Amino acid sequence: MESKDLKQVGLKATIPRLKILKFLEESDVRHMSAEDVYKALLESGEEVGLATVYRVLTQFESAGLVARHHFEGDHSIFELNDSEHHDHILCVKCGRVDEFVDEVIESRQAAIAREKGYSMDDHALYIFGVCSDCQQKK
Amino acid sequence: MESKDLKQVGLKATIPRLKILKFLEESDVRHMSAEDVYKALLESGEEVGLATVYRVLTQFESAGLVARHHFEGDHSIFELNDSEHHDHILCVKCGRVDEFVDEVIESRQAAIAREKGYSMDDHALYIFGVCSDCQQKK
DNA sequence: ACCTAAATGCGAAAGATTCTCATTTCTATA
DNA sequence: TATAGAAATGAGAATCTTTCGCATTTAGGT
Ligand SMILES: [Mn+2]
Ligand SMILES: [Mn+2]
Ligand SMILES: [Zn+2]
Ligand SMILES: [Zn+2]
Repeated sequence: MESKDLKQVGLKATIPRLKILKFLEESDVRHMSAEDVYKALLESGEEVGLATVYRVLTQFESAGLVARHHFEGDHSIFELNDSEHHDHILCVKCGRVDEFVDEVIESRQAAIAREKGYSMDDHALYIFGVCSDCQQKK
Repeated sequence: MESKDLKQVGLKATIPRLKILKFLEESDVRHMSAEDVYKALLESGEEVGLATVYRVLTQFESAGLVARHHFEGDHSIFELNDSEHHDHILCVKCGRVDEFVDEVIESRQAAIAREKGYSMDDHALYIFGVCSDCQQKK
């Protein structure tokens, strides 16, 4: 909810960065590819180079402003880091994405890392299925 | 452990397919990219086109002979489907991969899908961390 | 206002995967 | 066992996403 300032995270407040951040904050779609961001900006008349979109999103990720996901394996999906950590459940028919947090899973993951002798950095959990809407349509 | 026959899964028993399957069965490395498989076959004197490796691995996946993973987001990793379902914990330093099964997590995932109104097809869970070996080295 | 490092935009390049299509190989059937 | 036809292969072109190189522009401290 609290929009962090670019300078706070050590990034110069350039026009492209401000446009991209503003777009992420105001978009009602939470999960977007770099291409999605690029096209959306173009359509709203904001000109930002595609390479810059990629660069800036990566910088935002490093700065903790956005999270990167690999929902399908091919391209990266970004989302503004404005809420708690959460995992995702995705509809394989329509692409819908829902978010969830499960403390049981979180703690089991930590336990597994411990059991295996790993220090845990991060994790990715994706559940794939068919959402209720798509189940009815078929 | 039981090596299924190609014809059993509806695939013609061609030389390239037999070579790839045999390689997967005999390799001591369990998780490999298409490129890995291609190069390993080349080195052992078996000539199989790269495009064929990609095609065959995808066919094997459809047939249930192999599983495909997206460990890092970019390229696909394949493994022979000879054991129970399991998830993975990966070392971000050395690339080591360990496998685990956790019934608690499995059932929580099913519960979450139910709660969200999804019919669950599949899931992917990757834990990233630093393995015990790499922790000591640093 | 000026200077310099940092950032941008463009197109080229990269890496992974798929596609095209001429040629080869299975396999069912005669 | 010979043969026809469908299916599969191999080689390279094409595609897709992402990164790179570099000339030009910009932010921000002096
Ligand atoms: Mn999310
Ligand atoms: Mn495995
Ligand atoms: Zn759906
Ligand atoms: Zn390690």
